[in-house]
Amino acid sequence: MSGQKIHTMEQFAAASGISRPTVSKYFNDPDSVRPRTREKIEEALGRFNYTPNLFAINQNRKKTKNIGVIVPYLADPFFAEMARMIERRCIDAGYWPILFSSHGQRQLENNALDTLLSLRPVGALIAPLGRVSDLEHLRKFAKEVPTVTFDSNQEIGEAFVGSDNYQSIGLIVDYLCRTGEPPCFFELPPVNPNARKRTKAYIQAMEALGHTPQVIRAGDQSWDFEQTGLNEGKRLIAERKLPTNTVLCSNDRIAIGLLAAAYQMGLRVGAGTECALRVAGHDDHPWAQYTCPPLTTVRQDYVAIVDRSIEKLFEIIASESSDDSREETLFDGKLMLRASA
Amino acid sequence: MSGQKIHTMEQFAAASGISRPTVSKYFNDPDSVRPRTREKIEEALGRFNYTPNLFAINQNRKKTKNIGVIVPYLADPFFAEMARMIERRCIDAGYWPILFSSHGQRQLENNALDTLLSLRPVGALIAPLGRVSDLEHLRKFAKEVPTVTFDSNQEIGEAFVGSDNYQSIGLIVDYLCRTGEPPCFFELPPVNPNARKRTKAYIQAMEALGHTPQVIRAGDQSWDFEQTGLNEGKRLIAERKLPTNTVLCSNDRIAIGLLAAAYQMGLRVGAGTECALRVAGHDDHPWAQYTCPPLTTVRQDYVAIVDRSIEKLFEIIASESSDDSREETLFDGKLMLRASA
DNA sequence: AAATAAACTTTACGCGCGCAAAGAAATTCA
DNA sequence: TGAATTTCTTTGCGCGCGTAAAGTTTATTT
Repeated sequence: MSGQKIHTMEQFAAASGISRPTVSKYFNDPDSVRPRTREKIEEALGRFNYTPNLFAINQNRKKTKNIGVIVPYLADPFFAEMARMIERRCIDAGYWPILFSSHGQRQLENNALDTLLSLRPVGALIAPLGRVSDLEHLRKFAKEVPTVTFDSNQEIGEAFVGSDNYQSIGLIVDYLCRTGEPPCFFELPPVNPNARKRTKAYIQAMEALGHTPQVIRAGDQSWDFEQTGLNEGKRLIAERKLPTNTVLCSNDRIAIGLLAAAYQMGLRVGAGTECALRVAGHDDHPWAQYTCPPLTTVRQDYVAIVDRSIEKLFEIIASESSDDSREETLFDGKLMLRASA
Repeated sequence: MSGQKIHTMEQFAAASGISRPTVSKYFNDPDSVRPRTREKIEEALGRFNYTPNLFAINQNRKKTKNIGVIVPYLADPFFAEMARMIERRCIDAGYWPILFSSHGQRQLENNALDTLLSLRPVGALIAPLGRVSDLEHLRKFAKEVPTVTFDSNQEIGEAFVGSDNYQSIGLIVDYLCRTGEPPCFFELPPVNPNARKRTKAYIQAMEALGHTPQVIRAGDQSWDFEQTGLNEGKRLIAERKLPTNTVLCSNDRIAIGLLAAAYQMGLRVGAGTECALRVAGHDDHPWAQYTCPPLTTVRQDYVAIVDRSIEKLFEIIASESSDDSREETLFDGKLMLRASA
């Protein structure tokens, strides 16, 4: 690398013997310049390590290449994994994903929206917090930038992509009823619409099969689901308040807590007759396969959800038309039979 | 909100009846303007929802407010949690954190570094991938922007903050030897320097106590540690190749896999005499408390690590002096006694 | 070989804001 | 009340790049 520092495209253009507009063209699409020109630029790129200033770029572009991504809770591997896939897709498509986590807090979700707004993104992919979301704030945001929501449907933005909770819950309720005692339902703290929908779906599925639904409510509103599952689970087991020997948990993280509770209380969990309890979850969390016993659950097709979300967002960005038709896409879940139920 | 759209500070200044430079001053520090002026601006802010263009801001500032944050693997709740704390601290200090995950891949780490560079950050907080890191690339980056590394020490940047593996491993080896059979060591795939250091620390600690160290090597180089723990664990148990009835795992995620393996193979894990195996981990992973049985481990003081990293970075940014003295800070681990050992 | 097309260079403007200087207005102090 | 101080306004430059227009060179076609 040569001595003097290259800081602007002007300097770099001079150093490479190419005019600035052409260099600019190169950075926007290396294939858009003649091979020999490209060579010369890339040769210079080897000598000096120059990177165009992203702020100057984005200030001048008609449209930025930014795509905002907001997830409710990044410490949840489920969202971390989705975020990873989204980032990949965006980068591959030439966009620049900017990731925010609301960390379960309304204030942080609002902050993320504001910061995002000041980055003038061409689009946004948002999994809203849900119940604690500031819907007014979200709506205001979605009015300014094309938005696709996923995971949690708040009727915001131009499209929603998620799972069909009625189908997936129906699937596992059906399985559990077929193979043993009908399940009670360990409800998620109602932090988002999915929680409510799953409860409803459970009740509906049970009634359709002629069973009496029994819902266990967890009091608090924390996103620390494992803790809820563990504490509540221990209490229920100790007080013998579990209404049935089969528990369907509103999501896997609660199930992870409940499995720990059962273990600590000496209750054997599994499908076999020698077991005292059956536990099932929902989502197929990355760690569902490492629980003891491995967790039977319904897999959310998050690959499809991510793909469809991105696809839809790109469509909207390309069309530029903000027709008011809101599209909702729901994907089916898939039974993941393991040892816990 | 009024009709016409406000897009520039000029327009907003006109609408609020204040001059643009003063409005600019307000946005940089609301307290720097007279109370009555502030009122007028905030009143206008209520009528129009104007946000200064972040790109224009950062292009013109002598120094941006950006702080780059790169973690090796965001889907690991350990790093997700640290990232969350770092973000918080940065925002509170008036900086704008930009988070990247290398997702375990050299290419992505390099991409993150390049993108970061083009954002002209005033500083960076980096947990390098480790073995697969492109050290040359990292060094180049650190030459241009003040960098503090954490978690994995690659002798890059102006400071490193991490855990004292010799102390922490010594602590748990000592505990395990005192309370039962001396442990063998389930080595992490050597993805980063911590992995190697911990192995060395284990050997050293065992020898100091007069025991023969026995290291189990896991073949692959994946970041999917639980899978490694599970697969390798099952194989070792099936082939009766576990050299001792006590296994110290290089980190908790491996231990989680090993616990699952033991469970699936019908091996009872715990400290009691009725148990066939003792398993201990390292890190105090957020989920270590939900394993079956709950995992005995050494807690990394990641609050201290984050605090010190941030503090150090702010110092460097403030001083602007790039004295070549590299500072390394190591924090002690703390024994977390649970049921698994 | 000439004619057409593609890629290039030169020139010039504008993006939205930070920032600096000089003077005017408002506030504080003696 | 006047002087000193603070805060404001006006004016104007510059950041680093995208982008457009017009003219020039190079590559491709017939």
